[in-house]
Amino acid sequence: MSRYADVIVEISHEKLDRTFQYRIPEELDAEVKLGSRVQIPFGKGDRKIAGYVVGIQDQSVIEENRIKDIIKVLYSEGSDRSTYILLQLAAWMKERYGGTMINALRCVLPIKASVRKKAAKEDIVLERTGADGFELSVQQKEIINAFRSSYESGDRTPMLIFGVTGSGKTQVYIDIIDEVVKSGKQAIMLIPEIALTYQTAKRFYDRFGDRVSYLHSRLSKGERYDRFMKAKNGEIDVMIGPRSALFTPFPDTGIVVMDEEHDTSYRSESMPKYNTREVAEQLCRLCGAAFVMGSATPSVDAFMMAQSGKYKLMRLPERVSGRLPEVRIVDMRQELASGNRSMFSEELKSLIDDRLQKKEQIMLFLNRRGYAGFVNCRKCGFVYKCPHCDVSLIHHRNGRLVCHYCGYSIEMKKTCPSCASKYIGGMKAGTEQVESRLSEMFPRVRTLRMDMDTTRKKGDYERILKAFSQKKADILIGTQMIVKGHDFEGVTLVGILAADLSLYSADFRAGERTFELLTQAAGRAGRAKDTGVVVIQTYDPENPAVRLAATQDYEGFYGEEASYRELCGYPPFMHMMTVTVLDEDRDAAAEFIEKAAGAAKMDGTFTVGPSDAAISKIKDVYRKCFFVKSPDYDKLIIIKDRLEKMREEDKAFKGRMEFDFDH
DNA sequence: AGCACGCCGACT
DNA sequence: GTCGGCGTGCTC
Repeated sequence: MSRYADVIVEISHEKLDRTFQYRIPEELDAEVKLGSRVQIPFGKGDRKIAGYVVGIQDQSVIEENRIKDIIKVLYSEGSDRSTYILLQLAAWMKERYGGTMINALRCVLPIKASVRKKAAKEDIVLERTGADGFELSVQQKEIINAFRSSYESGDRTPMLIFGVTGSGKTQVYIDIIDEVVKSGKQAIMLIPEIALTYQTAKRFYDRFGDRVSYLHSRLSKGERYDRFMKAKNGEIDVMIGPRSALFTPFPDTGIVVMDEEHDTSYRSESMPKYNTREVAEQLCRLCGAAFVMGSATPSVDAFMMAQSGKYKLMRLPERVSGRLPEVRIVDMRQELASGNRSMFSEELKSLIDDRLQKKEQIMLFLNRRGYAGFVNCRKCGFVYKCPHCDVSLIHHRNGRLVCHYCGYSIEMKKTCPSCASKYIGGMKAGTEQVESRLSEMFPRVRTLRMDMDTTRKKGDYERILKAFSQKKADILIGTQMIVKGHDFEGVTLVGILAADLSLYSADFRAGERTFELLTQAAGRAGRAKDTGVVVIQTYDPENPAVRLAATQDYEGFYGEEASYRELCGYPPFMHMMTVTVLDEDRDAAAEFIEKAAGAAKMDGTFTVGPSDAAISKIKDVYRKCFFVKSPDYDKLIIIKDRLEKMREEDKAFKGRMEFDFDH
């Protein structure tokens, strides 16, 4: 008597987002398991496609003669606890973030690469250094003890460690994980996407030796899969990596630690658009594992959980080195009024000069997202924009203006296309321009630049940081990627060139992002014994995100931000669904979004919009959106279903509709 | 998504 | 007469 498999087919479409039942041939019975990837005939032409087995039944639910046989097993890692938990996690993610089950499964289950290479050798050279023995602070010990006693008592309330930069969180993580590993379970250590895996991994290697493995974005699929299988086979105890490391198929995950909890790389940008903190919490619930987060600037969402008692808040208030940097705010409007038109304020210039003379190191930080390199006319305000995508064109070295979305490029003219004035030029605010201005001002300065352009190749990132820590340069110039948790003892000056750029994005988290960025950047100064100085250049010194970052007052900022979110009905006070309509025909998009927004109205929900999306056109496809907010998530789902039905029935509408959730 | 079935226009 | 348009409907 053969058995039947419930299969999710490898086609991402709402209409096919359910299980199909297939017969398991006798000869495959031992091989087909929960989570197995199988090949099946599908549709009229019996075309061969892949699918995942998400259930196994003894009886069929439809007539025998309609059921086809599984062709073969593509791969099967064995039905075990980890597969079972990951399948449940996928179902939960589909429910919470929308999208299809197959997308959730692809995200969660290990993907076997088609080409099998020889096992990758670990690229961290293991040196047992034995340099493990520095004394823990009283606060560090308190947290470790608090964790131990709650862990042993079975208390699984998530713990948020609120600790300033440099307060020794990594050491706490290592000791906490050690506790869990000693109890025979495994640990997942999450770190932000572009954080230096090397530094973290190195410290874990010192404690756990070859029982540690790690993931990063440059690993091939084969290498990634091999490391997951090592975890599954019990060859390692600790997996370190970015958000995808959360899906490590350990036999018995005992703890998930999430460093820099606030980091935006923990939000997935593609389907399913999940929030790693929430998924980690759910995974821990399913595994009975402990969940520990840490940040110097927790997300408003996480800190609110702590305030309401859903998370246990632990403070790590002291810097190991004991001192906080001195922060000075410079109003760039006044600089301009007094005749300084350069990107460096007089104060920053003289501090750079001073540090160069003292042979101390400097970090200059420029948040260039959506800003640097755009070209405008200082006379009429004309801005070069991409004719296909609604974004500014970016000025490149070769003199061309390039669209960073679609690659469209044109020659830059000497005069303004709109008013013919010659006052047209780049904003000179890219890292490259910072570098060239510095060498004009200080001809003998040695600089290093770190941004998307200089970190293209494997190892670039590590090489630049290593060179800087070996004092091969005086100044490190970089984008957001330099602010994330790198310790440079020689740095005594941090300059933030344009603090408020990130405030201008059309996103309710813009303030939170700016505060984080500024606080983290400021935290780079004075890690050594010397007192560091941080200069924040801004056009908006009164903005709470800027003002409170300068005094490193997280809780002050949290208070302001939380009341703003509550007042405006944003997450975490309400669930929010963003509905985006995409169409090549602008009028059709406008017409449909109006209709959709009208149909989305419901008691107990609020709609905002419709309006143009933050980027109103990409590759000639117009994007319009509106928001639906509600304290009741189920209502958003009802609206989503209603809108999907509406789109199906509207034969005139040829575009697409997308749904995003924020909780 | 993809593939087949199906019922109306201009072609060897 | 038939080749082919893409509307509609189904997939274990």
